[in-house]
Amino acid sequence: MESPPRPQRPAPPPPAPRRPPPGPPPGPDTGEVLQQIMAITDQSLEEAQARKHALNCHRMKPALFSVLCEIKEKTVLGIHGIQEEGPSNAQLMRLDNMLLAEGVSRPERRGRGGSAAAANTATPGGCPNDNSLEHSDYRAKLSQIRQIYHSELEKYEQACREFTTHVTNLLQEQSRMRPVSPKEIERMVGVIHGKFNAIQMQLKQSTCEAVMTLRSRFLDARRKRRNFSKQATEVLNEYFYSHLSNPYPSEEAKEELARKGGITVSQVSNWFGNKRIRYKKNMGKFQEEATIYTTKMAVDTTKVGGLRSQASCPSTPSSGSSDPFPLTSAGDALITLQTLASLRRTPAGGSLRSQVSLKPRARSWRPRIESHVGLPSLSLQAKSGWQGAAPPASTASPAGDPGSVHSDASN
DNA sequence: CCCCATGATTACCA
DNA sequence: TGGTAATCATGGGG
Repeated sequence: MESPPRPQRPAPPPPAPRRPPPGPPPGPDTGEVLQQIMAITDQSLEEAQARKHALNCHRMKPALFSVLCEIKEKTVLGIHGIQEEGPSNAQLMRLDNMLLAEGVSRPERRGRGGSAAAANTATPGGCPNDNSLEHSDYRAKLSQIRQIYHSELEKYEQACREFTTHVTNLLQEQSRMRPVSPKEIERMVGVIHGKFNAIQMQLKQSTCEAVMTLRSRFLDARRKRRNFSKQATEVLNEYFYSHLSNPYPSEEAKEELARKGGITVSQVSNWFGNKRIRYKKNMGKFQEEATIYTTKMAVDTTKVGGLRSQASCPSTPSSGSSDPFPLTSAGDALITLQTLASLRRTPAGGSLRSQVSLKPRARSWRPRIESHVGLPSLSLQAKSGWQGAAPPASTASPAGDPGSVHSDASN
């Protein structure tokens, strides 16, 4: 808008170089002024600039200007107080906080903290690949959102800057013709920023919504139950049945199980929680499984020659605090098998009960037999101690020859 | 499509 | 805080 300085007085001076004669009514003829105004549009840029300059140099200008200033002083009092941006501040803060929390506000951090990601997100299924796939998908989408957000934000900021500069220049230019206080410019800039902030807020809001949608979709996906991998189930079951007397893995043991199974510690905890309760509720159902695993453990241990197995049984530290009476896997397997066998011989299992009850437990791990199993004697026994955990004898023999199993174990 | 197995969640407890 | 018990909700086999 600003054109280069013009040569002095190229155009005729403005009207009213002379004081109007006292005769005519005060003030110039309105029609004439209007016509002049209308004529402005017909003027070339040079003419307009020249006129402006002429006005600026007019001898009455300072006086007029001061009058305008005076009027402005009075009127401006009524204007200020128009302050925007009241309740939206809290909302803006909320949005900012959320964007920060979601990592959208941050520039872009490559290389996630693997440990944190693994520990905090209870991952679905036993397949780690699955997990990382979903995770990377999520991160990719989040990154996309972040990019869009930042580019839009940058655009808005750029536009805001340009517009502010433009308006400031305009006002400064105008300040030569009419009183424009710096405060007023400041206020105008504030208004502009306010408007752009409103736009930014919308951007933030929609970004938040996008993140929330993505997040919920991702979480929903995580909520979907996936069966653990065979490996995971194997590892967990091996531990469970080899520690039947006290199936409460220590924190360390849980970690190791989680590592071996490719699942998280919380999943291990969930699994043991479910397993204990379900085993306790309906041992008959798990009889076969128990036999399989105990046999496996017994055989494994026999092969290793009584040493604590390395791979098949996560090393429950003997010094572990939450497992004060750790048994070797052989021990537990043996007990389970003996229990199985003796229960077949003597359903009351009195001697065994006393034997096993010597082992204190953190909690009363007393599996009971559901009524539908239909073995009153056993359920009575189950109430008194852990021996009841042995599968009911009447539920037919498990796969394989029980006798050989027993002999295997007892050897 | 039904049903069962199973991982996850929740409320409650000691 | 970790465990139990109940429950939800999905996966997957028939």
